[in-house]
Formats: sequence, C-alpha cells, structure tokens
Amino acid sequence: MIVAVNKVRLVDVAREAGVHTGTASRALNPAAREEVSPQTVRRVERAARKLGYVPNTLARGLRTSRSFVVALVVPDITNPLFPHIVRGAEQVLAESNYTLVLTDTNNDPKTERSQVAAMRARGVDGFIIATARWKDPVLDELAEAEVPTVLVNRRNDAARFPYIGGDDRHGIEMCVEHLEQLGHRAILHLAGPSDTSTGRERTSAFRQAMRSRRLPIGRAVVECPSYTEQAGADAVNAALERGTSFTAIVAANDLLAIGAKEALAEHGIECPRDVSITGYNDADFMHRLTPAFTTVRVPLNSMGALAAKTLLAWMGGNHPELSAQTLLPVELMQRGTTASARLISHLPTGDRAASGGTVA
Amino acid sequence: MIVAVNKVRLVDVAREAGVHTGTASRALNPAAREEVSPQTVRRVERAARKLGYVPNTLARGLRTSRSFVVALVVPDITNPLFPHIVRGAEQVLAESNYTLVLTDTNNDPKTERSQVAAMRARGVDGFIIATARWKDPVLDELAEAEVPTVLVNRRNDAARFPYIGGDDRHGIEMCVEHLEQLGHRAILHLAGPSDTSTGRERTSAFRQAMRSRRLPIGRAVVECPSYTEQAGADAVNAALERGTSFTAIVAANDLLAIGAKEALAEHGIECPRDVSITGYNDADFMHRLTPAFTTVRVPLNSMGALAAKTLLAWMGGNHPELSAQTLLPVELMQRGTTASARLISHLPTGDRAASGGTVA
DNA sequence: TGGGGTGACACAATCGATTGCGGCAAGACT
DNA sequence: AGTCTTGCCGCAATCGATTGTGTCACCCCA
Repeated sequence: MIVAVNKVRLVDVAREAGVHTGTASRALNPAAREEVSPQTVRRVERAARKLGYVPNTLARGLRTSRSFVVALVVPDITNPLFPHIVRGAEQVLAESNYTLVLTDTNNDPKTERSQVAAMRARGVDGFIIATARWKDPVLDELAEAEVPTVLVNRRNDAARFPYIGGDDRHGIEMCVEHLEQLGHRAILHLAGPSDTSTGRERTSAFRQAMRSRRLPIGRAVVECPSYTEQAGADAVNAALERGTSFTAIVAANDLLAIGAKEALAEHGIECPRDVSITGYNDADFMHRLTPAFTTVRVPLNSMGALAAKTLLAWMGGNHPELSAQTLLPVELMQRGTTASARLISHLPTGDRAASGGTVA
Repeated sequence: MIVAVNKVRLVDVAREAGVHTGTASRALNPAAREEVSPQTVRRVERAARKLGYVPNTLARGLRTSRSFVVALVVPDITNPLFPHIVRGAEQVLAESNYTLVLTDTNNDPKTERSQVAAMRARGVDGFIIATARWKDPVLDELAEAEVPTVLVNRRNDAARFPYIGGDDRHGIEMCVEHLEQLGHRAILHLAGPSDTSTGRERTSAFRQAMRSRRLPIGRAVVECPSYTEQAGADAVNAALERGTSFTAIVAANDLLAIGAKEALAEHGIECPRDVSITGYNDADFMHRLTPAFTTVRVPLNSMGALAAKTLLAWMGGNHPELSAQTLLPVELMQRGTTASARLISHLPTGDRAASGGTVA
C-alpha cells in the first residue's frame, strides 16, 4: 500500500553504467573512490544522476552500523529554553551531514526511557541529552553501552559524559551581587527541582554567594518541584504564609520568576517597588514584559553548537575526556524588575503580626 | 569504534529457545503469533526477555519498508507557534507506537528540500509538513511519490494533501468586527508573506471583512516579507511615511503586531490610546505583555493532534480525501491593545502636511 | 489401510548497500 | 622472456529481520 521510497537502487545504477554493484558503490563513495578508475567514476556518477538515485539509508546503516543521525532529547519543547539549543546543534550537525532528530519526553522519565530505546534500536549514532536528571538510570545505561552521548544544560551525578552548560554559579553570584549593591539583604531563593543539576547548582551557588557576603540565609531557600509559573507562585505564597520576609527574590528560572511576580501582585506587593526579582535564562520575551525582567542570559545557541561539536568529535573517533564539564559564560541583563531596596517589610498587613521574620 | 546498539540478535533468541529464527520472529510478532504454538511463543518470549533482546529497527525496516517514524517539518522551532503543534502530534503518534522526529528548516527552501530527502531515504512512513509555501515543489514531489503527507498550519496552492489549520477567515473577520464595534474605520492590515497560505488567506479575509462593512481599503494592506518583529516595524514605518492614516491595525501574526507596536511607540503613538492592534496566534506570552495583546487564539495542539490522526489513518490504509481541508475554530481574545477609536489622525506632526490620507 | 487435511516449524530468499578477497591484464623490472 | 607489481573490477558474504514455500508428523474418516 505504501510505495517504495525510491524505485532506483544501486543495481540499477550499476547496470546503467555497465559495472558491478560493488564498483558502483565504491565509485559513489568518496572514501573508496580511488579504488576505481576515473572514467568509471564518471560513468557511474552520470548514471546515478540520470536515474535520480538516492541511496537507501536503512540498508547502508544496516551494513555499516552508522546512520548519521543524532538524537536530541528535550524535556519540553514548549519551554522557550530549548528551541535555541536545538538550533545551535542543528546548524553544526548539518555542516557535517548529520541529521538531527528531536524527541520530546514531556518531562516524563518513562517516556524518556522509551524514546531513547527507540532511537537506539533505530541506530542513531549519538545522543545529545537535555533532560538529564540528577539520578538518571537512562544515562547509566547509555554509559554502559558506550553510546556517544553529550549532556547539555543539565548534567547528572555520575560525570560519565561530557557536559556543556552555562556558568550557573557565576550567574547566580551576579544576581546576588547586583541585589546586594541595590541594598537588599533579605533575599529569597526560588530553587529549581533538586533532581536537576541546574536546581542544585544554582541553589548551592546562592547559598555560597549569600554566605560570602554575610547575608542571612535562614529559610531563604524554597524549593519548587518544577520549572513552572505555578510552582513559582506556590513557593512565594508558601514563603509569605510562613512569615518569611524578604525584599528580593533570586529565581532559578524565568518562569518561576514570572509566577513569583504574579503571586506577589495578588498580595498587593509590587515589583520592583516593593520586591526586586531576578530570573534566569533570559527567554525571548523577558525583555518585553513590563517591567522588563532582570535575568541571566545563557548562551543557549552556543551550548547546542558546542554539544554538537563535542559529539561529532566523539563519533569521529576522538574519545573525549568524559568528565569534561564545559561552562560557558553568562551575562546579567539588568532591567526593570530590580531596584533599590526599601526598608519596610513586605508582608501583607494581616500577616505582619504572625511574622517570625526568619529573614529579618 | 562504535559499539553495536545491542549484541543480542534474533538468532540468539532463537538459539536460546531452540527454534528457528523464522519461528522466533513469528512468535514475537503479535500479528503472526497464531502461526506458532502457545508453548513455543512462551519459550521464545522468555528467551527474549532473558537476553534483553531489542529488535533492530533498521533491519526490520529494510525488509518491511515500514519504520514507524513520521517526520514533522517546521520552518523555525524558535517560533512559539510550532512547539504546541509538535506536542499535539507527538502525543497522538506515541499512542500508536510511532516515533516523531522533528526537523527544522530554518525557513530555507533548500534546507527543507534536503531534510525531506534525507528523511525519505531514511524510510520515514509519512510527513507532517508545517513549512508549506504557496508554490512548493517539495510538496509536488511528495505527491508524485505518493508519500503519506499531511499539511498543518500552512497549505499550498495544489490541494493534493489533507490540510489542518485554524479558521483564518473567521479569525480575521472577528478582529475587524471587534475593531469596527470600537468605532474604528481606518484599519491597516499587516499582511503575512504572500508565499504562505496564512498570509494570503488572512489578507483575503481582511479585504472581504472590510468590504462587507463598507470600510475603506485603499492602501490599507501592507505586505510583510516575513513573520518577524522587524518586518512588522518596517511595514508600519512604510505606511506612516507614505502618509496612510489609521486608527487600528490588524496584524497577520503576533510578532508583526509586536513590531508594529514598537515602531508606533518610537513615533510617540501609543497603543491602545492612539492606535488599536490585534495580533494572531496568541503566543504564550502575549497575555503577559503590557498591555496584554488582543489576538486570535488558534488551537495549535489540536491541529497537531488532528494532523497526526489523519496521517495515521492514511498510513493505516485509509486513503483520505486528499483535498480535505479541515479548519478548526479559533477564538478572539479581547485584551488590552484594542480600545475605542479616537477621532484624530495619528500621523506624526511633521508628516501631517504630506499626508495624502489614503484612508481618510 | 490409505488419501487428504492441518498445525507447527524449518528453510531460504529477500530487502539494498558495503567490503574483503581474489582474479585478470597491463606495465615494470631483472 | 619470465616474474612481480599494481590498478581496476567482479564475486559473494554480510548486516538482522521478515515471510512465502516446503516438509513432516499426526489425525480424521472412509
């Protein structure tokens, strides 16, 4: 019922050129072309062009066990973070005649597992993984099978693969520094999920930045179960309810920051008048919100590109230093959601009395 | 240098179970399982599980010429429009054990061509195409080769494939109606590229809506060469320079609308105080801008899902009505960028004299 | 008791390209 | 003139699974 992809096979080309398929194969393969006389090469090439020959990649892959396909696994393509990584990787891979296929796991470890398995069965040559969880059995399996794999954006606990990410520690450090210079001392951190390296790393960086400035930490870290607006809002509400006071928020992610801002607004707390907020990633639209968000720009495109380059090198035989962790420089985009600290506490009036003021 | 995907082949399973590979194959294939005795099926299954057998999809595909892969081709994954379509399609396909691979053509017809060719050589079972241009030779080739293909979001001139889109005519109609009710009569249309069906369709709908309301058209349609902010800004500047006056803008796309708003702002023209603007698509962040954008919500997820269903049916043998054009209902999201018309002209003072006032 | 079914498997061809090996012929060298 | 290279190409195995056809044993029934 489904017609063949293309009726023209190598034998047809060979017959047209009056040679054996083996010869035709070599003539068409740049790497083996010297084993064939120049005239024959030309005859075969002409025949191939005339017949519109396109090689069957499945058959080739079956024989050579190389497919020139790499899979990029992302947790959620609707997250504005990932399209840029995809773009960067794709451009690099295309130059080397690799095809990039993208699979979205919908943030579900089960889906991730089956997608990776499907891709492996399909003979992809390598993986770029942007879904790494801190403990990630899928990655362990890939490592076990020695499948060329590069981690991007997130890494896992066992550094068995090269990793390309942004310099999270420095990014968070800059946020805290920026806020401190604006006079903030009571700073809340909306932490990312602790099963992601970004969550852990940024939180750890936050603590360190606070400590080194002798700023109080106390209950200033609130973990969010996911990188969503809802989670950000929930976290802020939780902090407010238990009476933590703060004049600034360092969010581990733009979406958390947006959720936080909206939750505050519902309590009549305005940003940046009452509370300053920093995001993370600088998603496309962050600069266009009102006020524009102060956030950390991460070189997503370069990350994707570098991940692809690293993977290409590996697949080309240059086994990389597996524990190589490359951190690309990030940039603090100072915009409208951060302003000088005011001295008053920002708890809703009703809660003021109950406030234990963990962060005074 | 690259290890095999999986050392366990069907012969290994067969040997372990003490049967021939043919038998093992049938035992593992739900469709042919009746041809094998129940005990043998169990023995083979046990052996497969014990050895951790995963079938080699390449080999299978080579023999059966089915890969259970469909390719979704998008022009630009960073355009917030597409991730939702991807999501919708993916969910449906996953249920039928199909794998979705995504390829981004970077808005380049050449890339599109080579990507599609690569996918075909790779034996994908079908295509969902979101990159259709109005004249699109790639689509003609696919039609020629009778490759199962469904168009989504954009279609082409020759309706040789099923198409799933939003009801663009109605969407634009609602914009114009909304603006008219607010008292606008001089309405500018920022048209999409005329090599896309969305551009053509929406423009045509705009003209019709204006005509049927006896509103003046004149030079009210400005074509934008691409769906980008820059193009939107350029178009508005061009209209301003040549002296077209207007109190409202119907943009063919959200990005155009954003660019238009910014260009107006540079001329001191405020939205919605001086000019009302409607967008199209309702990208994720449109409701969060200030003012929130009035725009048309398109059921992207459903479009992707329906496209996938249609394609599945086709690949399953239900040859669809090729010219079936399905339009899903859209919804006008009335928000902050549209307001009552004021009666003054909104040209920059300097230009006022030169204004021919095409739309008076 | 023998002809005809039938169920359960084995055999081997097949998908389309790649590649080690061997053969043949022309030219080089002693 | 005979042997050795060397270049060019054909032969056939191979990748791993699917599937049409063949075979054998067993059973039914006349």
